[in-house]
Amino acid sequence: MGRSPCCDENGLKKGPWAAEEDQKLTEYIVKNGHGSWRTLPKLAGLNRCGKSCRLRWTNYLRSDIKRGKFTPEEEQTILQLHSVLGNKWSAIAKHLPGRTDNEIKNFWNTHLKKKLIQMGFDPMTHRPRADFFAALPQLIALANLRKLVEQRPWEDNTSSHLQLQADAVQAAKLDYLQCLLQSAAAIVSSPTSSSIKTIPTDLEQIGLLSPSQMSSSSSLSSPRILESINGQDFLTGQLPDIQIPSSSFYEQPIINGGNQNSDYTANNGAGENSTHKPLFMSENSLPPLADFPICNFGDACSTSRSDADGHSAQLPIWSESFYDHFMSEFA
DNA sequence: AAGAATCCCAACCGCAAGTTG
DNA sequence: GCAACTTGCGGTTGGGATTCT
Repeated sequence: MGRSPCCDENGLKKGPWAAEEDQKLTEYIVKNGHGSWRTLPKLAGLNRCGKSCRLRWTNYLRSDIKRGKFTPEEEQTILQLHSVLGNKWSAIAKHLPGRTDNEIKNFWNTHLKKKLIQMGFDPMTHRPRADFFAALPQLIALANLRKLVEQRPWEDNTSSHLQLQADAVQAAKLDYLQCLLQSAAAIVSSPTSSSIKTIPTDLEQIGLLSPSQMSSSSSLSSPRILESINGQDFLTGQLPDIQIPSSSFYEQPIINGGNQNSDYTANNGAGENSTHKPLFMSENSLPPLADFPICNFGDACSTSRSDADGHSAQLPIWSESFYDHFMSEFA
């Protein structure tokens, strides 16, 4: 199977397409279809190689191409499919009508990949990166230090220093807890993995859970842990609804992203806004996810979508504001 | 205002699978 | 079965646009 000689021929134009070339190509294909790409340029009167024509047509000129920013729904679909398919851009593109594989690939490389990395997830495996957690004590210390510096403690009295310091530590802990919640999501499909076992230990280490609380099992009852993370109105000493690693993990309530601009209202049990969004798609509502991805961040609100088989799935969300908060705290 | 840095994406490159004679 | 050719795909890059200093 030899390689295509393609654009090596002398005299063929390369680089950006002129409007006139676009017009020629479009007119020809609309009239005749593309037929053989190799012969098309001559027939269409273009001084380009067939490959270049094909790319121009499939990635830009086709009438069914949807341009503009990716919607939150599309973003979620890409994340979810990427966790299953990897860098199979053309396969992913088939699930996003009007989007080309090239466009999706670019979007992944310029946006989604970076987001995952910044959040401490491996963009290829969609799992938490070990180095992120290893660095956690330092990150907490940094967050703490930053708050202290901002408050210029040397001009303040001692008791408020201590209060600020405690607040800063608590804020960092809660950020970390958020991260752990997401981590739990990422590893749910392998509940026996070592990483899931580390979560209680981690919580314990940062003092969010006492050993006795941890030992009270997989059900960490708590009404309002993450209420209003952005503001300072979070409760201390209360715990989120985490039930790990139970078999019902697929249907856990988690941060309610129903209000795009809202604070991070965790499931509060009796609260009036305590809509329980499934943390994960039900087991049979998904394309065959081999490994559950981190597929929810960005400025989306909670949405339903249908997968390729028409199954509807509720997707959990991280709001943009949560993401910003998370990152700024650990920056 | 200007230069530097960064972002973004259209287009190219080259490999490999599929097709044809 | 084999070689030549075609097409599809994923990785990479160049340079214009935008943001930062």
